[in-house]
Amino acid sequence: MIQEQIKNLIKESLKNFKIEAKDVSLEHPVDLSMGDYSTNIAMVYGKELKTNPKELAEKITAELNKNLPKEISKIEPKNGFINFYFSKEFFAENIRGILENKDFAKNNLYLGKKVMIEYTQPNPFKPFHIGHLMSNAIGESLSRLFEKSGAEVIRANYQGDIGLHVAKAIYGLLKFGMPSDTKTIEEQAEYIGGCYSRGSNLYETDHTVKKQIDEINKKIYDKSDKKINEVYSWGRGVTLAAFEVIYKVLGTKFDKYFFESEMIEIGKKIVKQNTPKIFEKSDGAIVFHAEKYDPKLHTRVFISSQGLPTYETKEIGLTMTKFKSGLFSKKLDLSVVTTAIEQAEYMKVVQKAVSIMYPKLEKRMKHITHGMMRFATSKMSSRTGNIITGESLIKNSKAEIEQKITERNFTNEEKKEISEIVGIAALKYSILKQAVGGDIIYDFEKSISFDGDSGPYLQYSYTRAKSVLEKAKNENIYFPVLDSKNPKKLDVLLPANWGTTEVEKILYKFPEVVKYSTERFEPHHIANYLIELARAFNAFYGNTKIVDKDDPASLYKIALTESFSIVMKDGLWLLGIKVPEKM
RNA sequence: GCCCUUGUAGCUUAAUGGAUAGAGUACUUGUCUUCGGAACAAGUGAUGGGGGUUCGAUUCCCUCCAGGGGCACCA
Repeated sequence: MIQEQIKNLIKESLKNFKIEAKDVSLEHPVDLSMGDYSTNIAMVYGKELKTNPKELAEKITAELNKNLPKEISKIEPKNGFINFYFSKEFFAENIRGILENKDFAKNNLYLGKKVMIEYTQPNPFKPFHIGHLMSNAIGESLSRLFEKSGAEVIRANYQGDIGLHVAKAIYGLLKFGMPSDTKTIEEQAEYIGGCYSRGSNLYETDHTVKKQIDEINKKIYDKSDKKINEVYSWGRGVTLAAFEVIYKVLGTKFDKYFFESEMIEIGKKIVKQNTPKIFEKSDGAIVFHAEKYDPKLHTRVFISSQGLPTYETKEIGLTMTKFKSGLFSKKLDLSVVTTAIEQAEYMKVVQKAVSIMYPKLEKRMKHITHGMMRFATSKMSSRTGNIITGESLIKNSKAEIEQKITERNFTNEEKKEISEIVGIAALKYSILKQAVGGDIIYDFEKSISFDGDSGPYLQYSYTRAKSVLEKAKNENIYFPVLDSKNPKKLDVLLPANWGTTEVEKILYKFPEVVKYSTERFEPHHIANYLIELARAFNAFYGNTKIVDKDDPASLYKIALTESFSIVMKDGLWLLGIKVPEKM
């Protein structure tokens, strides 16, 4: 890699000043005019050498200049920094690399590792809301980042098919009646969600109802009531089927589904085996005093005084199932779980318990929390029915796009496809462009954006590039590397007086950004990168004519355009966003 | 009360301890005989308050203020 090469150069030159640097910092200046890489080495060692950093920077630069590799055209000291400028040949070489190896962003960060990403996690009998959309967008993007880094990825989904929420929904169904079977799966699921929130309200306000629901809850666990069993399996089936419809639209396909109901026995077994060594009896319940191991944690109940396992116990069951059950031929190297922020503290306690029982697993569990979707004025809660369902948001987003392309000359089939691809892009991008963890304020008007910093903007840039390439092909000046029969070396084509564009300066960074994003579990760096890239391309597009038979530089510009389209498509893929060929 | 977490332009937000804090939106003003205006170019505007560490702090530490989450049988 070129970074290592530059770092070594710097280390070598430092030896002239009797400095043995273990590691030197090398970063991209924010402003492209300050070079492609810069180092702060003069400021770091200025004090040690009792020299003014600016003077030292000049001296080091003089040393470096004695032996300049061909990739670097210029080295310049400025404000104590030393800036490195790549030569246009370096960029041309990079463009060729992209065209020849379309998967040039892949890395081997997790080569040969087995990684499970658990995400989305909606609960049967409850609506699929925007929070699940968030989790899905983040989890899918992480899955793809890990795939890009050589991991074998297992997409998993843990769904709560048992517990009080189910009892509330079933109470509602029994009380208010079953939906007509002439309705679609989605409509039936929506109805069930409504029953849940009505049942939930009554649970809070009506003592008699509360008793009835608690009774139903017990019967769900012990499967003693035939009618309830029927409603249960029907409702579970309907809501799960409705979720599948959404997953398909979102472009997610899970490899493994886990259900809470399956985690009860194994969880209980493990908790009991470790009582009283780790878990302790207290007021009839079995609890874990996490604060004994870490003062920042707190006590949580794992098995209630009624003998019922809580969510904590089921989570232990799930973790053990993942790591120890022999479910997979190769053991899991890493388990990533995404949930909303509310689960952060409780998950720390569960992971602490697991780490004590199985110390080796401690570093193999990673919990990522996303913020909550909230309204500007109040909290979103499926308990009160105060939510936006994922489905309605998708529908609205698609409808907006359809409106927008209504005058275009597309067939109905094309319109449908484009509005889906672009609508989903708008949603996913608005989630993924910001750092994972923060809340998202839901504003109906602004939640989906089509211009500026948006998914459709990226897609639009891509289709523009494709359209240019189409034209180049029609005019028979298509870039020869793409005709595999006659691959010419690109540096031959580099125009004599070529002024390097921003597009080139951004393109070569893509693999670094992908790696960085993966290391930190943060897809938003990809989103930011793509916006920067698209902006540079659109500016380039705006002030130069790319396809021009009379311009000797045209071939190189076309190559540049093709590279852009490859990287944009690949980057959007990492975000879980498809590209339309036209829009 | 204790623990965790977050405060950046009017709004939504970015910034591996680095250079003039970067975008979008909104507002103001420009660009089209060129390959697709969901575009391009320019302008106005921000680090909650106060200390500290550092050559250098949005970033690390302390404190205050303001949100959010969690703290025993919900998930």
